[in-house]
Amino acid sequence: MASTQPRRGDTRQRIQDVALELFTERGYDKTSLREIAERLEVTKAALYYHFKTKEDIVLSVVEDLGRLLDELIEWGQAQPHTLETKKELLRRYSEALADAAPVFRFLQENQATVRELSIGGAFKERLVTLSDLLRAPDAALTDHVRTTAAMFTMHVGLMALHDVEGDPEDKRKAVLEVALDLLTEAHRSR
Amino acid sequence: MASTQPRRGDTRQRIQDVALELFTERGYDKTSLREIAERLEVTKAALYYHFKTKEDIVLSVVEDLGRLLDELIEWGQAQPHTLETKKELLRRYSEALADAAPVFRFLQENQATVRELSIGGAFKERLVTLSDLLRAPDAALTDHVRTTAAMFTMHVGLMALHDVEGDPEDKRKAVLEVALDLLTEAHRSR
Amino acid sequence: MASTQPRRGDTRQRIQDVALELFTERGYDKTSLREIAERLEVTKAALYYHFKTKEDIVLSVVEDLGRLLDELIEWGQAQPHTLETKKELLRRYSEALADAAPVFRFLQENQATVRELSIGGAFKERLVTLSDLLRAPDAALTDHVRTTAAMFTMHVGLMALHDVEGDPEDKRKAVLEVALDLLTEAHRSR
Amino acid sequence: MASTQPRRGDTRQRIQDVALELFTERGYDKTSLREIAERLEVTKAALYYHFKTKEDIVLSVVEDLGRLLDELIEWGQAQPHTLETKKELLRRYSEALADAAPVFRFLQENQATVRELSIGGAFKERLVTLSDLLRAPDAALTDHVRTTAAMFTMHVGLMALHDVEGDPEDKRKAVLEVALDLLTEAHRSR
DNA sequence: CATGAATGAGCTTTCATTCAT
DNA sequence: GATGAATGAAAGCTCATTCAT
Repeated sequence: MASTQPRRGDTRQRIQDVALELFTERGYDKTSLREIAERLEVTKAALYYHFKTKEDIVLSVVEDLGRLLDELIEWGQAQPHTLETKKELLRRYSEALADAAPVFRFLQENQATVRELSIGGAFKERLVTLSDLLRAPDAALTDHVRTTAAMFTMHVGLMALHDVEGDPEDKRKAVLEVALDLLTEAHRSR
Repeated sequence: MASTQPRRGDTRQRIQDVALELFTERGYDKTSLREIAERLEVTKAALYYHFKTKEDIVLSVVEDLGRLLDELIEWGQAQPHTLETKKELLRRYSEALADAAPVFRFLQENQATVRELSIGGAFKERLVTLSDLLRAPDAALTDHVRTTAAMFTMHVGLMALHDVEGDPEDKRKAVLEVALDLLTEAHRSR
Repeated sequence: MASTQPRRGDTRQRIQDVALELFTERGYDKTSLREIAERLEVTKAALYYHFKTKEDIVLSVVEDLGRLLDELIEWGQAQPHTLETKKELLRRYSEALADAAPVFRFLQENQATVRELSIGGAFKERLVTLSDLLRAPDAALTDHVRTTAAMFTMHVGLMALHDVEGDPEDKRKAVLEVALDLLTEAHRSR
Repeated sequence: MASTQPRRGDTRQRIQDVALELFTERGYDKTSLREIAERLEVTKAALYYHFKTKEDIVLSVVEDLGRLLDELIEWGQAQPHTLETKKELLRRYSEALADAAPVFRFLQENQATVRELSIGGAFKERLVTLSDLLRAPDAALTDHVRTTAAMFTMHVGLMALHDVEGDPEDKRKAVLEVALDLLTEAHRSR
């Protein structure tokens, strides 16, 4: 149980953790497998025992967030398209983001790169679908902006407010409140 | 004067244009100087005649937007900190973004990479400064979020609404309207 | 075990050998890693598996001679500063040079380059220290020249007499004799 | 006559001076024409107005010393092969070296490189010829070493004693004295 | 007497990947 | 569950050189 001993069994997980950290910090392309291996004190070849390619590492890391979003979309589509549903969607999205914050940051900061990967469009599409669920199909352009802003405000909460002082949970709630306001406002003008 | 003839005198400009396009599309790191050179039908060495390094190309491309933001900040700081000033700040920011849209997209999509470059903090700092100008120093957390959202909504307008149908200028105005609403709302609760 | 089979385990050594040979023959700067790799029938990347940089190769090659000289200096400093000690110093230096002749030739013929490398001063300094050990601190200028000449005559023996006919060991002894004469002469006038 | 004005007419000479300085200091290969041009505040293309190639610059710089040596050899061959002639040869050689010291240093420190250039063997040959003139054809090996050492001691004077304190002219004379001693000694055992 | 613009060849270095052990 | 040794491809960059102006 000594933490200085070579852990065993968890190497796969440790690779994912270190990779995500480095990919976010220094960029996916700028991060070489050599760096990841060195930081873990294993050889590059060891990485290849656990993952088929570099891209595979990133896929595995991003997979959970993908599933989360899919579930959210599925849920949203199954509900009646009321304001209350939409509010609940935002609430759930907020929680999902909070949970998967590091992965989300990575995606945000490596958009150009990620687009070329096979995950590619997948995430963008999901965000569009999600955003569509918040909006009436016949919404005016301004309201379109409002619902979109509602969603993206939450990303901003993750990024721009990251180095603002204050309890993360407080910040999350403040962000959610503003997002809900935007959503409500978009609905009022119906 | 035929456009298929080797243009002269404009090579530097053409490098910047093609580079920005490729950097945005495929990512800064994934875009090699070979690709840029090939697309311009010159040799790599020609790029190095006009720019000292790859990073230099990106710096030169991003420079104008930097100046624009600095001017905006300077202006904002010279004005009385009234609601009207802040609204005008948003209006001007909106126009600046519209003008420099391609550069801005590049920065947005290559954040991780850009952070490592020497432009690095420069842009983030400017956005923070700008955002500070929109906010009362004693603003509640929710209002902090609102002013921040006001600014970032405009980025979203650039990105997420890019492939929504409609006249760009209409979209810009709709986005600006929502941003102004957020700003006003943040002020009401003073 | 056939010598035309790809040897294994000795690649590092083979790189050093070929590198030293080419560096001496055609100059460090003029010798590209491609040439070294080709002559070894491996890829350039293989060189980088064994050495971190081109400079590293040269450092590793030169290291042994450095140690030899350090030991010699240490020994010299531990002895009484008598004529006999100095003579023995020359004798030992002569042997060291004979052993490390190829490395020494390389250093001699690439002085300007080596100076810029990180070995830089190291060797020059050692020769100066060694030369100081041969000399009385209050020696007249002429005697200063004589002891210096004693040392450098040995280098000449290595270089200028290289293509003079005769048994190498005979030549070494003749050179040593002249050097010892110079040393003795320098002492007489004390 | 103001020294800050762009001198004219002497550009060729200035190129040679700067080139020799840089070639000696940082090595011929490591010194690029760009560096030379920059230091002279002209363009690379300007160098090509004055010299056909990089090698040409070095040839032009080294030419004078070559002629000097040729004259010395010619003179030596025309004299009777007496000890006095040989002594005078050394004296004249000493002066030639003192005059052409910078060029000589360059050759000394860039041997490997120079060998590949078209000057190549020329200088080595001349030194061998010169050295032969100092020696009786039937000299014993030890005396062969002594005459060779006599010559090379003078190079050492240029190099190793360069950063020893003292008047250069005094040093030159001390070196010459030792060299003459070596020569005389070589003759005595005839 | 010189420059501005460009090229072709080559350099050192790094990377993702492979595979026998 | 991993390593040691290597590869093929490509990257960013520099250099000597050319030539129209």
